[in-house]
Amino acid sequence: MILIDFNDTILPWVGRLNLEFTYLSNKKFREQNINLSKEQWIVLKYLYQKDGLIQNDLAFITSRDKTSMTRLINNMEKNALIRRENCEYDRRINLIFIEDKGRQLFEKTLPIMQNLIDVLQKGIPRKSLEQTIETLKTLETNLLKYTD
Amino acid sequence: MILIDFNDTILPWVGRLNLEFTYLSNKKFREQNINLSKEQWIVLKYLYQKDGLIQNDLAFITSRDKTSMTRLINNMEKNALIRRENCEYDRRINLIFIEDKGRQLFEKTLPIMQNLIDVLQKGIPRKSLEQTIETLKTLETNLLKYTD
DNA sequence: TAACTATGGTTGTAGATACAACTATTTGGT
DNA sequence: ACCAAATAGTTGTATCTACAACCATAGTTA
Repeated sequence: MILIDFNDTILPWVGRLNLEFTYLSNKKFREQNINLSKEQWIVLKYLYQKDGLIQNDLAFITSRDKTSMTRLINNMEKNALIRRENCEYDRRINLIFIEDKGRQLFEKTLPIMQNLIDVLQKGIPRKSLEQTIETLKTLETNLLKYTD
Repeated sequence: MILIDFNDTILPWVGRLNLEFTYLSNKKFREQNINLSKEQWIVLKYLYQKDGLIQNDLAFITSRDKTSMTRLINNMEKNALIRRENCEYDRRINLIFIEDKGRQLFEKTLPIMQNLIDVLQKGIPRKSLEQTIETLKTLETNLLKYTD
């Protein structure tokens, strides 16, 4: 049985890089006694930019299952970073709002994340970054097209 | 507070792509009544290429915590895909061997994974793929250097 | 209007991940 | 030879993820 070398494909790099970055960001937060996961940070980022998002939309834009988002939001609500609010015109919908504590935490953690990204992308020419992002976009498009 | 556009960095793409690919590969397996996760498949791949790896080395080469590998191997052993074996010359060590069932399952799933990767990388020039992998390698090097 | 369908969300269950704390074994230094 | 440090692995606990099944509400169609 002939094996292709998976290290010549993009897949394993994406998987490992994701694990390693999750690990590192959680560690950086912990070192400053910040109780926040990378995933929670992403939710804060979206809400900080646009408050009152629909729970399901949050799941969609972060490529998560709605049940994952339910649990993620449970944990964040338990920690008073955000709150659920019933939508008036459609009672099925939860609108998600960022709380002061969440806003402050995001402002505190944003520089940490930016620094992490700077460190990560250090020494990589802007041109290479742009090309890489373009390739990743294409990969995602291919993938989503095939998922249907 | 000024927000950099994180979509201009590589991070969010890696995170989403990882989620989406995990989702897709698990789905493809399930559609063929194959009870195997993407993560278990990776372990099978390594053992298929080189049997009898040390458990801790498996954790390292897959960028996982050793406790994660303990649980991953528990699940795979429960399903008779692999087995633990005590090392003779160092009784702390577990050697991990692939079982016939695991070998057969890997041979059955390899074409599925190869096809998935082909579909994913479709339309992307070889040159772009190579450049992207180079960039991802650099990212990982930067990250691991910073993690210490 | 009634029945069917689609949508938003939760719960049960289970795998994956990892930190903290622990046991067992080996290695190394005195 | 002994004791401290390093190494391999497990367990308790917690978060993240998602499928299956479900409830409630809204939209659509007969």
